[in-house]
Amino acid sequence: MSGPVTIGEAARATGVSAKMIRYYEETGLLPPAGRTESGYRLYGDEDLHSLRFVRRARDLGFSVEDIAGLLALWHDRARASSEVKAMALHHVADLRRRIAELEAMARTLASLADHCSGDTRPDCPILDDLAAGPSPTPRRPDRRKPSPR
Amino acid sequence: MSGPVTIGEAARATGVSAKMIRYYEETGLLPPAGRTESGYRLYGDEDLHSLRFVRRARDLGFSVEDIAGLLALWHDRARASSEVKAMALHHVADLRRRIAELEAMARTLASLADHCSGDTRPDCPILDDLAAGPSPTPRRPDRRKPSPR
DNA sequence: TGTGGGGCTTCCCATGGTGGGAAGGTCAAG
DNA sequence: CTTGACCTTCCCACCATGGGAAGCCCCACA
Repeated sequence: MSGPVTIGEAARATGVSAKMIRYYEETGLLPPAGRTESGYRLYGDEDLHSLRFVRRARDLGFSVEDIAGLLALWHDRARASSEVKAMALHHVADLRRRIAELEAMARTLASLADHCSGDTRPDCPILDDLAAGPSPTPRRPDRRKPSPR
Repeated sequence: MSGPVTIGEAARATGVSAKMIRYYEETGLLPPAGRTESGYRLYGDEDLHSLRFVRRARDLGFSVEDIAGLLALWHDRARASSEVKAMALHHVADLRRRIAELEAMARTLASLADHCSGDTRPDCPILDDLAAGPSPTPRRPDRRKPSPR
């Protein structure tokens, strides 16, 4: 039951760096912290709670902007859970989309690497593909000949 | 057939924006383009080829820094394909790591949303979790079809 | 030959989160 | 009172990208 703590202790206690705590305050995600007479920021239990909330939401990949919305809902005791659920599901969809993109890259690249001997010879389908463009899609009408210049 | 083209045409032809073409030149990824007497940049076939190479590598998620390495290997006729393959596989590993992170987020969030009624009541396990922090035991939401409930 | 519009140049600014670091004030222990 | 750990603000950097302003340049058309 210690009283309010300084920013460093708040950082240690919540896993949010002091830099980021100030940043969140500056950008309005969190309300301005209280101050000592000499200007030190002070954080009470509720502030620490908020910081942990933000930390957790960041860990789940929410943008700071989205977290502002989540915080508002968190503080609104009359909120409808459907709103929160909608945000969560929207974010899940977003994550899945990004995952699909990365997976497409990884698949393509792994397949290219699979066809690459990986020895001391210079032949390399990976570079060939990079130079020629995507293989699955028929490459664009190449008006030029692969001129040996 | 057609001689060197201006930056706008190069952009259209390669899918790399004029902005980015200048940026790549500025940062040394690509050599300075030729210029007309009045200062316009000019791009020949080989330059366009390089631009497409960069574009393709970006599409596969390589960082600009990595692409510098790939370009160097591309231009080195004596390169060993093992070097290229190593870079590719390293990048694949990186992609897989990021995918795993995003998947963990999506899984957690989807499971939270699954337990949320999503109606007009304010009760919401999603916010509860955000407020309370990660579940103490990293419980594995079963990956199979959720049992009918 | 003049003019209009579109393309080119450079330069600066912003994004999103995060870290680094300098210059200077504050606090507590010795 | 000194020392060292902490705090403050302010500026800079990252990465890759886009926006936009101010000012040339080039071409086609009248």
